Amino acid sequence: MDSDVSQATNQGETENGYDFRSIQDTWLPVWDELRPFASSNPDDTRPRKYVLDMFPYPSGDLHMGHAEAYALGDVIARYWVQSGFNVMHPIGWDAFGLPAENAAIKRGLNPRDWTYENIEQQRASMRRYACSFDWDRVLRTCDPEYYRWNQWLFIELFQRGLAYRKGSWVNWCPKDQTVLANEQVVNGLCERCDTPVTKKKLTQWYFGITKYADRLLDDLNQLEGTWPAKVLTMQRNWIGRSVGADVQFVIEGREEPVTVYTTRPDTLYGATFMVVAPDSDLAQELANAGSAEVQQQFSEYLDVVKASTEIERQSTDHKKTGVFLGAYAVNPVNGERLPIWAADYVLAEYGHGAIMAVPAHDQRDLDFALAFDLPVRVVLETGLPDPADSGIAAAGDGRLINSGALNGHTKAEAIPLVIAQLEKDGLGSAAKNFRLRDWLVSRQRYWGTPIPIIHCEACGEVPVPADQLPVELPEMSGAELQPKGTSPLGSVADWVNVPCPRCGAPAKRDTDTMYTFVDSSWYYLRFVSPHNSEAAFDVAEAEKWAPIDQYVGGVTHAILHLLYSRFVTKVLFDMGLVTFTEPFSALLNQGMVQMDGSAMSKSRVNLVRLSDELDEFGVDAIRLTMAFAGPPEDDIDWKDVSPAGSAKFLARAWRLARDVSSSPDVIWANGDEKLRRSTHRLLADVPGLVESFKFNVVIARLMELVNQVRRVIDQGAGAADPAVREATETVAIILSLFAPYTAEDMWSMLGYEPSVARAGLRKPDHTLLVEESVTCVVQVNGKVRDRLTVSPQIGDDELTQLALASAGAVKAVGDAAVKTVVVRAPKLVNIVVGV
RNA sequence: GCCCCCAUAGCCCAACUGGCAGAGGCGAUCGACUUAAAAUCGAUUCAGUACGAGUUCGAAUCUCGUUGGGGGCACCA
Repeated sequence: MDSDVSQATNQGETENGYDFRSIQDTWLPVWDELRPFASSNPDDTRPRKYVLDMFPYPSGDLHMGHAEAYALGDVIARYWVQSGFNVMHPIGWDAFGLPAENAAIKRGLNPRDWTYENIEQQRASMRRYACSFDWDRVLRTCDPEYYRWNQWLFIELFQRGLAYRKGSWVNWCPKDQTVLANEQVVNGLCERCDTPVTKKKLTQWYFGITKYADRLLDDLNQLEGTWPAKVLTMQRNWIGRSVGADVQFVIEGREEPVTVYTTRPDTLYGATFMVVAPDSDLAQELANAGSAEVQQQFSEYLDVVKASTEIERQSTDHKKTGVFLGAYAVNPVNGERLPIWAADYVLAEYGHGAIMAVPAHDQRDLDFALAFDLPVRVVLETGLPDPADSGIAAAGDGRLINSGALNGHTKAEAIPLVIAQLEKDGLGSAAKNFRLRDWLVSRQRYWGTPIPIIHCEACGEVPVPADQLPVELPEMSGAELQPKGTSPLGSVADWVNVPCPRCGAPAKRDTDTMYTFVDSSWYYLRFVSPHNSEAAFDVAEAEKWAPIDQYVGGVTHAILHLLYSRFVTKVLFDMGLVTFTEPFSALLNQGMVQMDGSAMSKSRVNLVRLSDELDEFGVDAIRLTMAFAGPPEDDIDWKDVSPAGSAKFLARAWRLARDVSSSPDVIWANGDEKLRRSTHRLLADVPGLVESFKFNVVIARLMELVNQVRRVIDQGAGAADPAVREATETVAIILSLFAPYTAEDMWSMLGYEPSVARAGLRKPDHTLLVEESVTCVVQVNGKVRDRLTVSPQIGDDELTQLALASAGAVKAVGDAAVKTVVVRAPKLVNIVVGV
């Protein structure tokens, strides 16, 4: 026997037996033929699952980050297929956007050429990477068949008052020559190119996402437990709801009172001045009404404010600046005159762009008051030192003083009392505010969805009629696309000039294009009926598939994309087109792939090239490495993992199938009981492990089983043992989640038809899971002193007797008195003795 | 400044949510096979869970504090 085994082993040694290249070449065309992941068969009776990976931007070939994301998403999709579901796992391309346009300018091309070339390359790479995508459902957002429905969505929002134009100060990237959404400004820098962002007053299109702020916040509770807690927190922070009161202040010499928002109406008696945002209309108006000197000072100040960058403005140690506007407000509760200042620490876009300043109890107001020598009045006895002396605002709680009828109340008591009084007097009301701003969706660039609005002098903003959609992009390329601050589309006269759809008079198309996050805000719905030419999506198909059972993607989109999709979904719900209010029932964030601690993202230099790794180790080894590296949400440092080790394991697993297939198919043994037990224990554990995303543990367990099978083949029953075959088949099926090529080849060697992807996870035999004996730990005062082998059904009393009599326990207890015995049958007994 | 998460062997990571700290991998060392090397196979090595208290019969796990690392928000009234 020895000689036989070693000979067989020797044979495999020559070329290691396992050749990933030939395995890949064998099975890829077979799968292309077989289409094991097609999901559109109307006769399919399997229950449905919708698994979606965030679609890629086609910037060149796939990189390590894609490889990780798609390997992990694939584990989930393949798992549900193996569990008997009809899984929709589609893929598409987020194909509009600036990189294509910049590349086109450089090379004198139309962005389309660059984009479709990259898509083709990525598509080929994904196929080779064995992603279990349904290739019948592919979409590209730059196809007119897709963006037509972007335009439809825009018009629907427009007609509901949720898409509107307004002029305001917007973030502007001087390098990209386009506006930026609030969300695209990171620490005062353009998220894309790190250029300091400036402000510009422009008329732009917005989506009214703030109208949905409450629902966007409250519905996050539905996602508790199925979304990463981190993402929920980020969304909540971003929406930033605060509650307080609106209070009306009469302005001397002005008809209309000014409303301010405060979270601390209890400190109303402590207001000693008022501040308005310098870039607000109110500030301008009050300054204009002032003396020539006031006007002069204000105008100079406004220039300084406008010139400052977001970084300067946002920095924490930014010194308080401002000018007195020469005007006074009247405190509604005590009639005091409050001087009105303009200062840039008050934001025009938040609340009402004006505040009541309570320097004693608000640090920002205190800093300002001390800088400009304004009075500080304490109205809450907090026991803290006088803010005017200490320079630290008294933030704590206490009893109100200097506050008329409110004296003696605590902060919590006073707030509702003040609000009630204000409401009674018609001077204010309870109010809430959000950090979230409306979503700026227009961009002054070419490669995006044209905004389907025609501007007519007589009729105003007129939506393009449905039968004229899509409004297609005109042909433009190279230098024509050079950013110049206004949309390149404006220079195409015969595209811009059209008759007004309503009155027929000469009119002009809107020349801006939509921000690409509009495209991705609803793409998940397009997948349910990607070829539908009648509607954005088929409502019945959406009902069947959506919402998404499992969404997989990077935490980089934790705010933007997810918030926008959630918003659009709620709008579609209100329109009656979908029956759910949250698009992504569960979310998995995979980490990033790094090299020596530095990120390998799209914009950075790729320190490790995916194609090199695939050539060296094969698709399966790379996929396995990604899944085995650790919990999916952790970052992977490529220097810490071993694709060579993965390849070694795959070869080991593969050789099991080879050994089994080359053994005479004679049943001469009853099967190794221990091996069967291990096999079925794994089968029992896999669903729980996969569903809690412990892919690394599944792989560790597979390795364990493979090692055990190897031992049984070499040292025990041999390769013909039915338990060995059973274990090897189980390995092939579970391995197919991670290493589809190797698994398919094993499956074939074991005598089955492809595809192993549809073989189905086997049900564990529960009779094999019952242990005939277990080890019971005997502790004395919490320290392990002995071990007993007992029946799992053993009773407490019997176990206690056995434990007390065990040699280790007797020795440890000595002649001390036993106080109590804690029994957790059948695993543990703890004997507590007196000291 | 405020809020959240994390810390287990030389390294990456497990530990049935309070019950024997080790499943798996990498690395290292030794051995088998080989003329030799690679590959393969086998074996061995290694921490008492960042630190300090507390709760408990019992703590990696729960509580509090400290240190270190990561993340979010940040002049949002």
